Amino acid sequence: MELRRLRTFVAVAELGTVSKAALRLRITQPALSRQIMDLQQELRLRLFDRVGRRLVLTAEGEQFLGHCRSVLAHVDALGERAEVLRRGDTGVLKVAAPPHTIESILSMFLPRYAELFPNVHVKLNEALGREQTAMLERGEVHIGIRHDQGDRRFESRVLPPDEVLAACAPSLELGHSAVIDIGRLASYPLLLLDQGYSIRRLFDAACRLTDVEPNILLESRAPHTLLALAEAGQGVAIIPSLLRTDRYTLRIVRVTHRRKPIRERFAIQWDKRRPMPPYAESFCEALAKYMREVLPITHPTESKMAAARKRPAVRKSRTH
Amino acid sequence: MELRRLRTFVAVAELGTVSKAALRLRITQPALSRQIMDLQQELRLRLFDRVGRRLVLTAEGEQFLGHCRSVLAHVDALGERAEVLRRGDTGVLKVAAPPHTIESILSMFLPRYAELFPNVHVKLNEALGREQTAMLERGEVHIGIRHDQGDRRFESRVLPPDEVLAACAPSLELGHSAVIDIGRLASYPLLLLDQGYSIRRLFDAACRLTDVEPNILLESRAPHTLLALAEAGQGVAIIPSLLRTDRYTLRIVRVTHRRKPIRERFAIQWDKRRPMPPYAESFCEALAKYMREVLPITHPTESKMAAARKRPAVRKSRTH
DNA sequence: AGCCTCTTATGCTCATCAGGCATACATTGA
DNA sequence: TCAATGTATGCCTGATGAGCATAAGAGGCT
Repeated sequence: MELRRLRTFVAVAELGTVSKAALRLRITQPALSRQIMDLQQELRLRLFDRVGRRLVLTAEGEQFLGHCRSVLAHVDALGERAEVLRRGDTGVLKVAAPPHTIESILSMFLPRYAELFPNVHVKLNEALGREQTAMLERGEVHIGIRHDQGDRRFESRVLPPDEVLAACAPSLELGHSAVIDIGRLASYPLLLLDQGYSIRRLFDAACRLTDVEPNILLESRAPHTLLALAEAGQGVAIIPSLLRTDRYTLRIVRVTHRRKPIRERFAIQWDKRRPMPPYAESFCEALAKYMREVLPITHPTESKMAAARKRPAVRKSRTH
Repeated sequence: MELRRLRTFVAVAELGTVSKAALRLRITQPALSRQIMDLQQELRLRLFDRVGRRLVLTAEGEQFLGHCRSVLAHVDALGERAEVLRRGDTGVLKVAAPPHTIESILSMFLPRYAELFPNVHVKLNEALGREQTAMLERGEVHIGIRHDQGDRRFESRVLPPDEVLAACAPSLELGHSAVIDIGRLASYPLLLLDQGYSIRRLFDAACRLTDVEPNILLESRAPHTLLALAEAGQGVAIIPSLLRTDRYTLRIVRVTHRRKPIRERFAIQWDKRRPMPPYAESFCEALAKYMREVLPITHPTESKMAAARKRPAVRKSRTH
């Protein structure tokens, strides 16, 4: 079933004679005659009756003409689709991100982005660490929002860094400073995220460096479990600053190692071998801008009120 | 935009490598490689990224894949359509018929036919005489229901004959027989159909043969006008026996010439040069059968009651 | 009827192009 | 580093489709 033949058929049916169709299609009449014959043979269906010196459609031909027109319209539309895809402002963008990032950042960011780029359809995948790496490598997602661990397989776009915070009930005695050194945490029962979270691995690494043996009360995949327990005074939750804590009443302190905050680079990454779709560029741009505006989501408590005055919408909103 | 390329693209996208697609499509890998390259060049769009030894779809490629699948499905459906058309029990049948035939015959026949052949879609065209001939020749209709005038351009399928009747108010003095000779009609004011109706031309011819000069009160295209006037006692309507008169109170007599009814062959005709679609055969068959059952629609009055007892459904129905 | 015009059908030739083959090149895993 | 797997490319060939020339069919006009 060749499109050329179908187009020829349509032209002949419309113009009533092979000769006129030949003029329109800019090829010779014998070529067209043969195409029509071939098509009829292929379909095993008479499409035309010879009436005097004209060809008129048989009943079947008339039906078939309709179908042909529709198919050709679809094919032509294909060209236009390619045109649209080439422009690069339309498409599906598959994004992998850790659950808490989706909650704290993307839930607010996506509606804003959708307004700017209504033709980009973002598809989210919850994925962390190695699992996310695998998805990027298998090509299941276009970009991943993740801690940048210097993996050479990935191209990066830097985002504002994440850092390690400790959260506990206000009643808990944890010193009065906005910071706590990692060594001093050893004495508290700790509420940790599981090893899938790179903030956890970062914390573990810092513990090893300081030669601290942490007292682990709970290891969980669910950050909210930690927050709820911490609020209930059950221990100190070690969390990333990207986690939203505004629904809980907690005292937040920055965890330091040798007086410096424990930070990790945060980035959008993608497989080096797979260039991002063009519209992904705008996504990166917009997300970086947004994060610079709103980060850190969670501040050490002392600066909390000041920050709240600056960014009330993000800190107090309960709409998402 | 060649279908072969699209199919190749879909196969490669599905199987992940050109080599596997080559196995499935039974052509060599270099040929496929080239097809993919050509397609990308034609669309000016990267469809795949090389990732190690595999090809993975770009975001655009993924979008395009969806469109391709849909187009190919449509194309394949085209083959199935041809298959259905080849079977010959499905299609559109365009029929031309005189208005009164549509009213008296087809209005009852079509629902019945539609039950037998639900996949044949009948399209009616009201057309008479020369106009109908022109439609048949131009190929605008497949078959015409008409008086058979021996035209060599048409193939015929004979239907029960039509005949000339006279209709008048029961009060009018028109003799007591079920027949009236054409000569005796000259003295009455006549209500005639116009020259477009072949029954009118038949009547005129009979008049000339008998050397009768008819007294024409009205010449109309609308049979019902004649019937209404006749019922009101304004004259004698000359009508074909195919006309329904059951909504009027009329005395009906057969018009004769030399004691013989004035009849005309009635037939389904079609352009010799255009073979009928296969399903038209069944239409002819069914229509002929139906007409043998119900004709004549209008009988001379004397036999009316007897006939009514035989075919009450057709004669008394007012549902159409 | 005969001629002219318009149109389609067919035989032949030629050019184009797609596919096959051989092979180079790239990636991956042992 | 080698074997295995896969892709790209150069070259060749054969199938196919288009053009040309022409025959043949149909309609219209004188």
